[in-house]
Amino acid sequence: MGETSRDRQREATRLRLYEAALGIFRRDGFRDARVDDITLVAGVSRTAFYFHFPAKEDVLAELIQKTERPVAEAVKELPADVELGKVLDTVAEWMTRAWQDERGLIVDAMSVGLRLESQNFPDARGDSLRAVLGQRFEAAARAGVLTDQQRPRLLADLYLLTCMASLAGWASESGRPLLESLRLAGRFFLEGARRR
Amino acid sequence: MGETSRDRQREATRLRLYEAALGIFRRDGFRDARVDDITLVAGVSRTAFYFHFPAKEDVLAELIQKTERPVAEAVKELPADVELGKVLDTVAEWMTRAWQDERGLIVDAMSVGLRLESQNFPDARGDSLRAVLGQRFEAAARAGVLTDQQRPRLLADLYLLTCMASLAGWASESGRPLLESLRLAGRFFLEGARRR
DNA sequence: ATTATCTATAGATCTATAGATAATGC
DNA sequence: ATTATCTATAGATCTATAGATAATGC
Repeated sequence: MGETSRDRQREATRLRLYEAALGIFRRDGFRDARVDDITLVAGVSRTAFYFHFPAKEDVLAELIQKTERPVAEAVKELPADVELGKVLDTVAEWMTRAWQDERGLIVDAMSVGLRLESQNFPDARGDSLRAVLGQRFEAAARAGVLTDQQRPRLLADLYLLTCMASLAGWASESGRPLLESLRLAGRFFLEGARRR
Repeated sequence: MGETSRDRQREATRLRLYEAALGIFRRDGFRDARVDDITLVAGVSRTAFYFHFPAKEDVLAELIQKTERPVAEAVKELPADVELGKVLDTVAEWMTRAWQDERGLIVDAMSVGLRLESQNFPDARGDSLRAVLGQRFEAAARAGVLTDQQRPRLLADLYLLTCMASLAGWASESGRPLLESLRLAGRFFLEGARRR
């Protein structure tokens, strides 16, 4: 096949729209952002936006996907026998890098993610964060460090949702640094909130 | 003051709009629901809807508020010295009653809740679920059953976010009964996922 | 010649606001 | 007389679709 000039053109336009959209979202907030402003910045007609993205939300969906990739990569590069706590810390660290400077978009992104991810639930691609984490949780279960009362894949999903909730909480309540919030969520997920 | 006829009229119209909106949401899905269809059912003009609700989302916000009330009531009626695990089970039980039959609306409701609740974060009213739970977590901390590494109010918030995430997960992936999913989330929140 | 990418346009839907009506409080 | 509730209307914004242009593959 090879990449044709048409392919390059399309991807270039799509990228301009994507970045213009994030810029307008940051400036006006997701809800109040106007597609007209986005296409003005990107230098294309209004309807070109809808050719590339069915709706504004899909820009956020792509942001989520793009932020997940490096997190998944970092987890994949960990040794196969690393402790699960280390895996969760790695997730916390890389999620922090991804979202640290996008505070204004987090709540909307998670809100969109909740809806769109739930539609994609059946078909988690093999290299998605969800899939990669699922494997780590299964390995941990085989090693006997996880409770055997629940399927490890379910636990992985529950953990991911916890991370999303933690991100949203951080974005709205500012308290502690994001890295700390996400580590905390991971630690409580493994160890529980009860004193022992 | 007393309730005037005008008050009754307003509340009656608002309630008709609220219920009509939920009906249309259930039929068409939140996203595709048209305000015109709502006002047609409610028998008022299109703009009357916007007089009562700034936007479609605010109907879901009211749904969340209404579903929270009985949960908060149930928790308030528990004995003051009841174990925290029992509190979380009570939350699971009453949240299940509230959402069991609204499966199609849960993801959108949680998605909206994430955004709107985060704006209301500072001013949690005294009888809100968040406030009631916060008190129970503080009591548990005083009794020494919670880790002292985090402020109990923060733990309560984390738990509530976990419940929202669990609800959204259940709505999209059907696996087990809702009650079981919510109990599970509470148990893992307290005890952790690590085998011991 | 066919297809992918993008534009122009028309119609649908939402949002802001000026105004009508009837209840309220003085 | 004033105010709260609701309606009518105009303008803004979105969405669906028909069509233009230029790249592609035969």
